[in-house]
Amino acid sequence: MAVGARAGRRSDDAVEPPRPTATISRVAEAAGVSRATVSRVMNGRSTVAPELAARVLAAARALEYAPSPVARSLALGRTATIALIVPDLANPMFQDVLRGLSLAAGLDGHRLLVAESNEQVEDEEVLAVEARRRCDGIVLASPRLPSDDLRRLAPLLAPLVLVNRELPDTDVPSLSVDHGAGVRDLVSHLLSLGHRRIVYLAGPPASASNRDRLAALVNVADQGRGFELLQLPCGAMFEDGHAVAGEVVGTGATAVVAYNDMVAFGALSGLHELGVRVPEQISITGFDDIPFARFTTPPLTTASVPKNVLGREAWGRMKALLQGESAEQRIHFRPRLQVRGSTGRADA
Amino acid sequence: MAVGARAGRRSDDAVEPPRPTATISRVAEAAGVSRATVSRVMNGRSTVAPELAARVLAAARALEYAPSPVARSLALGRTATIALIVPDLANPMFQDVLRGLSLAAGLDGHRLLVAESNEQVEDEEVLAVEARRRCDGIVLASPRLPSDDLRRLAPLLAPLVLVNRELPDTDVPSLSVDHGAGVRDLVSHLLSLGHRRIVYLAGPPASASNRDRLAALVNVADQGRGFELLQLPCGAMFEDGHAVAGEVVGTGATAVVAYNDMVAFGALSGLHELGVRVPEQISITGFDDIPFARFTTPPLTTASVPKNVLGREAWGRMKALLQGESAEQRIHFRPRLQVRGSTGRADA
DNA sequence: GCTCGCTGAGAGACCGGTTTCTCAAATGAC
DNA sequence: GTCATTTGAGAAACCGGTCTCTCAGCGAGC
Repeated sequence: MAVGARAGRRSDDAVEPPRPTATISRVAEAAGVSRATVSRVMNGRSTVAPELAARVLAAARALEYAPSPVARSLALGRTATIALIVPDLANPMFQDVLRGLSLAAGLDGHRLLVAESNEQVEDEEVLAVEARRRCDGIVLASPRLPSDDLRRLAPLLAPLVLVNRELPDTDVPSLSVDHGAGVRDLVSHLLSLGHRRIVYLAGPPASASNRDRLAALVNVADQGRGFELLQLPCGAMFEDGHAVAGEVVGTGATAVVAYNDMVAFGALSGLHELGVRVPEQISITGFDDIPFARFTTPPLTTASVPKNVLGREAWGRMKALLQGESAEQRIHFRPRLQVRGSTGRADA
Repeated sequence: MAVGARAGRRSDDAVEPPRPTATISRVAEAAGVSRATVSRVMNGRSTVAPELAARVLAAARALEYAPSPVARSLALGRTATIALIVPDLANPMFQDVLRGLSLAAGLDGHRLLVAESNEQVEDEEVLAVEARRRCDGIVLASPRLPSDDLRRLAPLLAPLVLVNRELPDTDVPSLSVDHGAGVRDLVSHLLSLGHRRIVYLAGPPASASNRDRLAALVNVADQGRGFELLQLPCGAMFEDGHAVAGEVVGTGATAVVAYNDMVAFGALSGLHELGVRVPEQISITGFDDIPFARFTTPPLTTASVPKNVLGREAWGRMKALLQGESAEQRIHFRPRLQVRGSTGRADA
């Protein structure tokens, strides 16, 4: 009679032994050695007489023994797990970071715990602290927490790695994107196509990346490279870009630099509905290079942010920290200019 | 002088005590009670004299004590964590399942471990078994493992919940999509618009969902509802749909039922390049309703699969299993017909 | 006033590993 | 052949909790 919840086939010869998951004690007993010896054999620690080792391994195999990760975690003080906290799992940006991190950590035998803060600042802190206790380290992607809170939390969360956010005056490694360089590349591209009147569709005012991009734009414009920079308040979503299409036409600009790809998509769609042809009448650029940027009509010229590299490199830093090394701080990744069909000559 | 790796400000008054993370023993000592009592107070178990409880809580607060999740996991035999194994984190389908699951499990105080098998069948088994040992249960999304292997593994992985995959003759709960119903809705919609010549862009032959969709199509066609069903081998990616656009035009069909949204996007793009107008000349439908389906030009009519509901309900089943209850098996979710701009009257 | 029963809290076993400490046996040196 | 040194393996402490068992102390009942 099976003891477990689920009975197998109802035949008497197949009485599955309850098999209460093999423990190191059972293996030790079966092999006639001490638990310490089993542990040594399983971990290849110290030396064990070949004959004994063979007996232990045979017993382990027979009992289908595998050491309990939980017990090891407690004894060793490490879980071989790290946590990733993201504000919004639906954001393609974070999805790619998640992928890169998961892949890289997995190759080094580490598991990944994910938690979503749903853009709730207060949840972020609780989640991170809670997660840290069951993991060896924390990766915070675009944390919304104020810097002061983050600075206060940093020692508690260490080893800590930041993605898409910096924390000056600390030794917390951060991986972020050089928005300024990306914007400069986009503008240079547009200038080389002959555009002289460019409108920026601004992101959320509170967004640090929006400030970075705008500052870079203003900076380039001030360098006297002979073009006029306009600005329209917009947002971060498709709908924002869509809504502002009419105004874009009104500005008489020949090129649009959108805050991000989503806004660019919205603008593209809005302009299409207004009968404005892209790129013949107006050129459009995005930022991020989310997967779908390749698939719009026309495909989107954008600054390609190496998001999976961000995730991968975040693991690199984390790994260093876990090994007690210090990790380089403040790495910036320069986006790659990805020219596609949404930009063309100003005089086309 | 600070003992930890990172020294704080270099001032003598701020000698942070090493603070070796408070344990239950320290709290017990500080409060002058036994460890058992601290445990009772922290968990609200049994009754403790109010005066003692207050003393314990004060000591806990003073020491910033929080019980170690790892130690609790070992003692209690549960981790309050479940694992999600997906073949491909980049697939929007799995992203939404991840979100739904993460959110629902989080609300019940459970954490989520994610692992990606990268479509490698052999990795899938190893990952799942390994993950199961550090978690209380496993959710497998679209597992690629053959049913026999899955059946063999099921007792090992239990509690186990399947998403987008069924396992007949077992008591493993599964959440899946009623592809047939979705296809029937799409066809009914197209028929009501007057289409009488419909071409199906087939997915990968090995895909079970492709077989389901095709079978439903053939079934509807055989019911004599007065339309002609054509078929083109295609694939699952944007490029597949894009490549087949010319052939679509060649068939003379007035409507396209694509295997999924990605293929529909590809076809949309290909037809656009050929100067064929959608929906005026040809109507197109997708399947899945991935986030970007709303944002194409024109927006895509599709069968909206409630992917986050899949994730949410997967947690529902898992929760039941964790509580020792039995969970309903084989739940099917009927996609919702989402009519957008990519379909129109046949005679337009 | 004494016993019975209940309540509250401590002692200690346990979860399943790792690791230090200890000691017996084997090896090597002289 | 004897003693010092190395090697191999067991005993036991430990990681940080939970929980059963036990018992002291108290109020109720006769």
